Amino acid sequence: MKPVNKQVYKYRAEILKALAHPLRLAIVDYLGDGEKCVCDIIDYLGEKQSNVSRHLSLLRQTGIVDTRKEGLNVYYSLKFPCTNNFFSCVDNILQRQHEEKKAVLKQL
Amino acid sequence: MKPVNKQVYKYRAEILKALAHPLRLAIVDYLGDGEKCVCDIIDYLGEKQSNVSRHLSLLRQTGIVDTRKEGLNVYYSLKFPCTNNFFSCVDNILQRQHEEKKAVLKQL
DNA sequence: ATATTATATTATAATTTGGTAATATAGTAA
DNA sequence: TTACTATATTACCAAATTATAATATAATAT
Repeated sequence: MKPVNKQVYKYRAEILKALAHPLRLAIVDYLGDGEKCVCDIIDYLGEKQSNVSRHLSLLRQTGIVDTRKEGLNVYYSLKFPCTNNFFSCVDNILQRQHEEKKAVLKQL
Repeated sequence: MKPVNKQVYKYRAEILKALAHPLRLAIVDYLGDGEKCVCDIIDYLGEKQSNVSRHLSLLRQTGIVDTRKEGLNVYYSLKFPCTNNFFSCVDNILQRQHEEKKAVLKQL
């Protein structure tokens, strides 16, 4: 494997790692609805403020979301361009997983 | 957030976590070329056998790859349906990241 | 100025993940 | 049978990730 490729995989892995957490996926999905302030996101997730804030900052660092400050509030929005395609791909794997499990059970 | 959604995000996160590693991304990319035996993959990656084997088994467990045994060799192949769309989405974010960094530097 | 509110950051402890060496398994060959 | 080869699994330690509590910051209001 070429060193250049190695580097590309490393970069891609960073993006995927940033998405690979239930709360962060929930945030991304929630923001699909449009810009939200942190307080909304905290309410929606029902998680501790510091926890949500840390996940948000990771998403921002990675360039998946954008922020805008207005008074005391900070508004987060998606910069992630292709949520639908992306997740339908993931869900496709999930469906297969499920079908395989069903097939195994059928054999009993 | 509904508990059902929570579960979906957890499942999705598991798939993404399985992909979110440089070596595993390299494997997925390499398999895009067609079925390969473990020995080929080890050579390609230049990593320890046990390490490669562990990454492969994770990919299999998650349903991202499939295996077929032939004599002493085990052949791995992609079950992942939409590599191109998927990664172009990730690369899109990487490009934006890069452009933003460039823009920041320009301001000096 | 002080108080209040929304959000971010830091420190910490628990858990998970990653790499390696050693060992196990399973197929083939002699 | 024994030996050999390809791959998988296990046990171990180091490093990264996570959630929480505590603290800090920054904008507004009094």
